[in-house]
Amino acid sequence: MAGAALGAMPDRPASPDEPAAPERPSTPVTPTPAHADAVLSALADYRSAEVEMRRRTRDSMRMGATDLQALRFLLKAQQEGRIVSGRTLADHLGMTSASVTAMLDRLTASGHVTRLPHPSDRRSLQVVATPGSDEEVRHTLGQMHRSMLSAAVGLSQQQSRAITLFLERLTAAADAS
Amino acid sequence: MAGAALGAMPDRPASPDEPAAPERPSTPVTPTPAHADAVLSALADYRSAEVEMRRRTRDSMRMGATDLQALRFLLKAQQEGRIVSGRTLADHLGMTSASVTAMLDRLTASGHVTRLPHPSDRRSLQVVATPGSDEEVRHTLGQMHRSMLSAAVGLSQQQSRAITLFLERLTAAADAS
DNA sequence: TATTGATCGCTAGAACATCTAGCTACATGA
DNA sequence: TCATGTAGCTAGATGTTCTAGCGATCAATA
Repeated sequence: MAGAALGAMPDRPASPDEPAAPERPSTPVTPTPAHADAVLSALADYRSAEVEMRRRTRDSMRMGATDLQALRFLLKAQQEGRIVSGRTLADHLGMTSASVTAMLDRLTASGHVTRLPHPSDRRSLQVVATPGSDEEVRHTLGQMHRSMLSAAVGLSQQQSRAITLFLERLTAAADAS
Repeated sequence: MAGAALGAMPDRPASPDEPAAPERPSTPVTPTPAHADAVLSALADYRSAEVEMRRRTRDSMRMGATDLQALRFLLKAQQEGRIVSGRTLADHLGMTSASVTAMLDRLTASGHVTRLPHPSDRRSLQVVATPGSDEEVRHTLGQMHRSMLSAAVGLSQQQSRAITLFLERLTAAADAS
């Protein structure tokens, strides 16, 4: 758990048998404070745990990453009383309408969603998740959500402020790239 | 800040795609403390920003998600003087050896990677990233890494302890699912 | 040493998800 | 009313991954 948590940090302990590769001058190696290293390591660990979890969920539900993402988006939208059309999904997932058509065919065949006529636009669909898929997602992900929530609830005001701020700075870093 | 970040997915601020359907409180929502909600929201925002960033990087480098992930893994391993074989990649990425072969074909064709004979096992390959790809990844991701690092360095001991602990609890939540 | 079983990367062929291009039906504003 | 734009569908192409099976090599053992 030591060392750069981020894959491409500006230091390089010259691999054993490398024939005089162009030396990397770049920045003089600033030693990363241990606490910063710990935080970034923990972040990397969390990310990979989450990726793994997602993979397990996909496997257990026998569906692809996009399909699951669509289903979760749909369920959340339904909870909030929003209507989701095919276009909404296409925009949210960054896919073309053709791909959404294919995806809805899959999800319909597997019994996770239903296509209804859109209440106000006859060109559109209203995509709804079946009760079964709601239950299925809730079952596979509910416990994790509760754990995450309880981790967050246990924080003091100060702590949550620090964490929120830190995450916002990370978000800004990602956005700026 | 809009309701629970419980979707736990990259999610968008809900385009007002529709003239809001009738209010329906569906589940009797246990009132989440505002500070917990803020933290989870910030986390969701960070995740979606990171996903977006990754997508942009893939687009700008004209490669798929897996290929980029492999390249990053490879560069990091090289920095640490580790030797990476095809099998290492297959295990790390959760792919079959056949897929790795295809991927290495792509990465070789695009000039990002070279296949060398493995120093100690003649069945194996030693996969090495070319200097050019090292430079390319460093260029596209370096600024973000520096920003993230500076955000982490700016934390107090107390803050980083709180954040690390929180992330570890999230990791445990994901692992337990 | 010779044998046996496991492991490595490769090929071939199929499955799958996504894309582009073009279509029809419908909506909207001049 | 009519022109233009939008939603979702189909058809065909592309790209990535998979399964199955192969030869070469390694490691352990009789």
